[in-house]
Amino acid sequence: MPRQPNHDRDALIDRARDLFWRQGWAGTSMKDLERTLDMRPGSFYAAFGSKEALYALALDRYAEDGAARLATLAEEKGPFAALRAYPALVVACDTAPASACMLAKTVLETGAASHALGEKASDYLARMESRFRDLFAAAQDAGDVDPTLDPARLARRYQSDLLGLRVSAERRDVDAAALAEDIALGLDLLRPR
Amino acid sequence: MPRQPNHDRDALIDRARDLFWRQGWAGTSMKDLERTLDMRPGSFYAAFGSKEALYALALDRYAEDGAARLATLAEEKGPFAALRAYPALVVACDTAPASACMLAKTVLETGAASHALGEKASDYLARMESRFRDLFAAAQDAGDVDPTLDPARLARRYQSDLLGLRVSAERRDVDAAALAEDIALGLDLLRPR
DNA sequence: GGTGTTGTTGAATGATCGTTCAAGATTATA
DNA sequence: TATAATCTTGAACGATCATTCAACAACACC
Repeated sequence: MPRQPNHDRDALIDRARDLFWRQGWAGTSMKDLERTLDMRPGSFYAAFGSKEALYALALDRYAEDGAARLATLAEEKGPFAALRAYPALVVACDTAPASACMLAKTVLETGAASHALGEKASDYLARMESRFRDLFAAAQDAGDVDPTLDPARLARRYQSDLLGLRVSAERRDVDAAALAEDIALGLDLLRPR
Repeated sequence: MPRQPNHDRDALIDRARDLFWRQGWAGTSMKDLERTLDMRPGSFYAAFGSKEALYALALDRYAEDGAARLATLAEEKGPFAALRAYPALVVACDTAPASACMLAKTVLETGAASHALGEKASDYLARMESRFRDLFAAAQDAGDVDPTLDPARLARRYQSDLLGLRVSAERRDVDAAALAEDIALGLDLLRPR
């Protein structure tokens, strides 16, 4: 008997993710959200509960998409080639709201320990790192990476390199594509001898 | 004939830098500043003009200190050893307001192109990178780094690695010291063969 | 000790913050 | 077509935002 919502919840979360990704947590006001989502306060709070709850949904969406993109890449090219291609892929997309990782931006802005959103983002970063670890282990099994190296350690370094790349890409006067290539070239040094 | 201020301007800027560094631009309110600096609005605006002007001063202070620390390290240990020691040094200081670089946090929060503070921070990052380039060049002259490599390219990668390290250090469950060591070990691969 | 200059105070400004809620609009079922 | 359930609207809330300013306090010089 009810009236049905005249908006697509999935599309709204996508748009909110892009807005939060670009402007950050404190930098995004309810006015901004109302304009971007074309929603009035009442509908917004009925649909999402609060600004923070929607940010949490946006983080979920962001992390899901990132994990899916990595998984697809690994399926298409195999573990080592995926790790090698991922940095360039992440930086190449110029339609993205920002070059920097939304998880990293969230951790930096809210703090990984003090704020619930920061904790969530930090957890997602850890989850991504363990995906990288799995890929490095698989690359070792495939004979593409020196089997004496520690996959967890490689993943930690790789994750850090990616975060640095994506911060650098936000700067002016930095050739992010060249930097991504340098990171990929660094991976070749891990090949068994 | 005038009355003299009852505060130490240098100390105030230091405290403001620490507060902004920890809480960011939008995350720091005038109430926060009044409490931390023990100043009432009138004194604050007479002394600094605006919140943004003080943030700019804090950025200057932060960049000066960073450059001075690097210069001291280079003087004490020589260029290559300084580059090798710097990552661990940056992460080791647990009295700092945050592990992440204040310049990077500013760029991520305000945008390197859209906001005056972001532009300033981006410029300071570029200036640090050119210091790194000079150190790599000096390390080549000293025979510590393969002379066929491009110092600017090495500096770009090194700067990115540092930014990644310092973002990672903000996360929970990341051994920043071990990561810093891995970065230092990576520099050894640049030695001439 | 008065005078002039500057620093400090704290209330007040208008704007914007995130959020609430009563009233009206819409639609599937009875 | 009446009813019930849900969604949407938009005004209003108290809190906080960065900033201003008139009144007061303090100190160097005549």
